[in-house]
Amino acid sequence: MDQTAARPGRRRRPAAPTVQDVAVEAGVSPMTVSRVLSGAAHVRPELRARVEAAVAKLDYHRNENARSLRPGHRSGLVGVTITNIANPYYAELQRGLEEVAARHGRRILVGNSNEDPALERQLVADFLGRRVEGLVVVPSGGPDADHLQPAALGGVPLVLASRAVPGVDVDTVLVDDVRGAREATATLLAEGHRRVAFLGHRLSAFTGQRRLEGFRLAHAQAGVPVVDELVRVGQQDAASAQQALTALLELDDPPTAVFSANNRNTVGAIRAIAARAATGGPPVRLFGFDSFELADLSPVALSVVDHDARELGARAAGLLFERLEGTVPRAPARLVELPVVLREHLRDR
Amino acid sequence: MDQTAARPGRRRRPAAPTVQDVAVEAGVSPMTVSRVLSGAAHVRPELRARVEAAVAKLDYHRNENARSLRPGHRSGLVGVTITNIANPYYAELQRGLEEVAARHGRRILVGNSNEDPALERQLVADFLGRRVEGLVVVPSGGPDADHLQPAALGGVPLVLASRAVPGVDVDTVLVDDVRGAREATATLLAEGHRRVAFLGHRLSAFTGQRRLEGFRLAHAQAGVPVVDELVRVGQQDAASAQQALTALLELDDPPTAVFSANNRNTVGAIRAIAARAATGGPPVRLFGFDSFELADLSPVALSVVDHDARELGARAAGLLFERLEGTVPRAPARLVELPVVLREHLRDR
DNA sequence: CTGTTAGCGCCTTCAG
DNA sequence: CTGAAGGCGCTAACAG
Repeated sequence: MDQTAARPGRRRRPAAPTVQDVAVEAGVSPMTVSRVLSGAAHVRPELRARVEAAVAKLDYHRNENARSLRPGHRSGLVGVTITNIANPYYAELQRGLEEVAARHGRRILVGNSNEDPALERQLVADFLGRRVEGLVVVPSGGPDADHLQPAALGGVPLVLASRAVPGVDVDTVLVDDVRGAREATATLLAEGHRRVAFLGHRLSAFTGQRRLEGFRLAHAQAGVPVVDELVRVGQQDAASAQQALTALLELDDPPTAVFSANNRNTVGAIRAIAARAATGGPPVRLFGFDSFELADLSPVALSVVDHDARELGARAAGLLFERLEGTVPRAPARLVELPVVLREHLRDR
Repeated sequence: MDQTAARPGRRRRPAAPTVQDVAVEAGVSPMTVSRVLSGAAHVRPELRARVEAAVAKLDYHRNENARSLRPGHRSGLVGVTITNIANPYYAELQRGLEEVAARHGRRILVGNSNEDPALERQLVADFLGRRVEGLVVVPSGGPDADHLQPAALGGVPLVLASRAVPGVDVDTVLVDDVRGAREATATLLAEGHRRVAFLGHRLSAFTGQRRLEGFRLAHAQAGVPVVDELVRVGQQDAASAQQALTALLELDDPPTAVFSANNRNTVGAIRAIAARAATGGPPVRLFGFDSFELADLSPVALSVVDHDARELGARAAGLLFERLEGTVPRAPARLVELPVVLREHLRDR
């Protein structure tokens, strides 16, 4: 009915109502309000109704920050740092994470580390300041990782997702990179290819190393030597990958097949191969790690090592909540490696 | 050096250190600690050093929740609800938003509304409880939107992103849907097409309506009647879009061109057209709203109405911070419509 | 330059 | 069944 009842002490923003305000409005004590809000037992129905009416009228929302101050209370927050949310892969990961967190009644605080360890450190510090109950980090992989050490986290559990960090002994969820790369490469070798190129991102990236390892392993097991001049790492985006492969295809003795270690490199490879095919070059066989939408419509024959980013996020959250809910009190750090699936997109044109 | 100095009252988690703890460790009063932490002026260098050492030793992090309790202080949080973060479009949007928020020293709390108005309402309520300073919402578009009304938000500014909500008069950032759809359709009509199909999502989606409006407008301006039997709405995913277009292409008098109103429908359309082409059908011209990676490698000739999701997120955040920082104190609600770019991927095969 | 007091919003503990 | 007191961690305002 009435307009703004001028509460003293307000500046610009009307200042959110407090239990006090609700109590006055309902003509009860703050405690009664609190009890009603906590789904209280033992409150006279009439009072309860009055309180609920007051809450609705004032658009009251319990101050969670104040609440989390009380001993024993939790913030309901999980801190998440991602290296680049614009990468659809990590977007899926976040979704898996958020879903599980929501199911456990938690909210996620998200920050982009942008592959920058300093930023990551800052994000983690900020999250700790906000008293997150746990952390999920896609590590940016700098050399200096003491901000991820359990000691620095004051007992707040951490789960690493997608990449491990050497020397940081915490729960970690990975894709089975080595196996995926090995099987993909083995497939190419079994098809008879003897000059197989490798396209990957910089080796400081954990997954880059593991996938190259799988590549080498497959060669060793097949008794085929790795052609070192065909191994190109350091392409962080599709454009440089395209450039790198284009150069390789112009060699006197070019590769007949390519294993690309990630999404970005696969996209660049497709472009390079499509361009080469347009000029009448011989076909080049491509096998890429990571899938992507429309992979099945690729203009060049393609197989992929597919895996489920959403599942990865969900599992990371799962490990975290096992810690938080005491299901796994102080078990040693666990390592989960998610399976991969080899998929063909050969287009029988 | 020493192990855990057993502080009384701890349960399981060691309980994060407080200013008190730091003060004791440094042999000063809590106030001095507080001053040092606030980049204090007027603290004797020696004390400052002692405090800093204690902070490092204890891995102390200021409790932001307690801090935000003090009058005048802000939470440093912005609440964000997105309808589906796994959609790369919204992932980009989040990135733009997060970037700008970080630049303003704010963190984002992200929730997935999953296109569910009830979930959205719950998220907003939770965010308000955490005393976010502002909200950015990609509205899920249910009928009942009073939880987005300024009155319900208690003065917390809200910016709508990507979609508007009828009756909710707040800052809004949109893509120029009508113009994009109109120009795309006009292009098709100018090329001589007279039977142009429309594929879109359900019309309760705000953008769906606007894009259909543009489609109709172009027809009206060209003096070409819309062929109602070729207008198909309600496809929420690529599979149903493919199915819908396949059916249209089997008509006695099939469309010669298709305008698809979004990403998902375009992907489905590509599949349907590619399949049709494989059976020797006549070529079908395709124009889609939204771009996507590898659009240029589409196996069927394609043009797209491109626009920048990241920019959209950044602009939404920009509007929000203008409110928060008082640059635009209480200006009336503003509407920003971001431009689109028409792009051809015709592949001169 | 440093310390003491008090209170932000909430809820556990204890009285009534 | 309801209310009063006290304290969670922090920092303005006011001594000293």
